[in-house]
Amino acid sequence: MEWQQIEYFQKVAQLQHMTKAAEALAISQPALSRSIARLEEELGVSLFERQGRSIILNQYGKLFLKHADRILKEVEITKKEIQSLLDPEYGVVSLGFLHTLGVSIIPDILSGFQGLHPNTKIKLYQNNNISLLKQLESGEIDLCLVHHPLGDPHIEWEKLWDEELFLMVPINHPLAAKESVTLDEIRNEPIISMKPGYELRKIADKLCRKVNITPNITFEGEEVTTLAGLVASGLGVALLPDQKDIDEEKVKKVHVKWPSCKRQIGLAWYSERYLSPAVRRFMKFIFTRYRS
DNA sequence: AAGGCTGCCATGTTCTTCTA
DNA sequence: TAGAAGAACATGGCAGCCTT
Repeated sequence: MEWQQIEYFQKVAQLQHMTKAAEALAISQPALSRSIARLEEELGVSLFERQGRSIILNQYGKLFLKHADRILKEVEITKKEIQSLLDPEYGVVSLGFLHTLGVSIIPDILSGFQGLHPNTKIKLYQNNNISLLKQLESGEIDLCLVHHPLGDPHIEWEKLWDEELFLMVPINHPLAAKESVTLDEIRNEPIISMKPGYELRKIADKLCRKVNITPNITFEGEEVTTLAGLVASGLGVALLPDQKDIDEEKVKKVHVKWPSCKRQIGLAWYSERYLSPAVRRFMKFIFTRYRS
């Protein structure tokens, strides 16, 4: 069954006149007659009652018309939806970002972009680095703000800014009185860290190796907020990015003057996937505004 | 005379086979 | 293996026939 046959049938059914329908469709009457005959042959039933010159829709034709109308309408709606997705002004951007960015940079990005393009819809997905990269690979999200996605040749990544990592200590801890510390000062401290595999854990381990200390990890977690909560309870110290929901009455963030404790945040996208005009415009906005 | 159907033909597309 | 050639099939137009 051809798409065209359904359109032809709909026109004949609407006009119930083969010649007029052929004129409306800009084809010859015999061509239309044959097309309808082929459709009827495929369905195994006549769709029209032929009474002399007149062709009248029968019960099968009425049923088929009901579905044909729906099919054609659905296709029209789909075409419009696709067009709206392709239109940068009305498109959708699915953006993933790390938990730690949720209260800092994301509101700024949203207000900045939506101020310029109010009709572009932005869907937000908050997750950890590994999960975000999986979502990017599956096509669930178009872009994500993450650390460097090491090892995946299909993922493009461009650095935007450095995010400082602070030594988070309980408010009554001796180091809390200091404005800055060196990392080797936590040599004998119980350390609260992300679970192995997380990017923050890899960075923390690397920094510890750099200052020749073996971290005494007492607790492991998956969320920065959770780790900060454990610090607040006096269970240890942690190397974490700043986050607005950290309780400053119980946790003091201390600048690490040596070694430089930073992690790189960048924009990632899947290189082999089609990026809609709205997504490309969002990328341009991000790079223009946030690339350091 | 008007309108639908059928035979024949032209054209375009797809699939298969052959050849370099 | 890629490109060319031919076969098969689908579609649509013209002319003519049949029915009303």
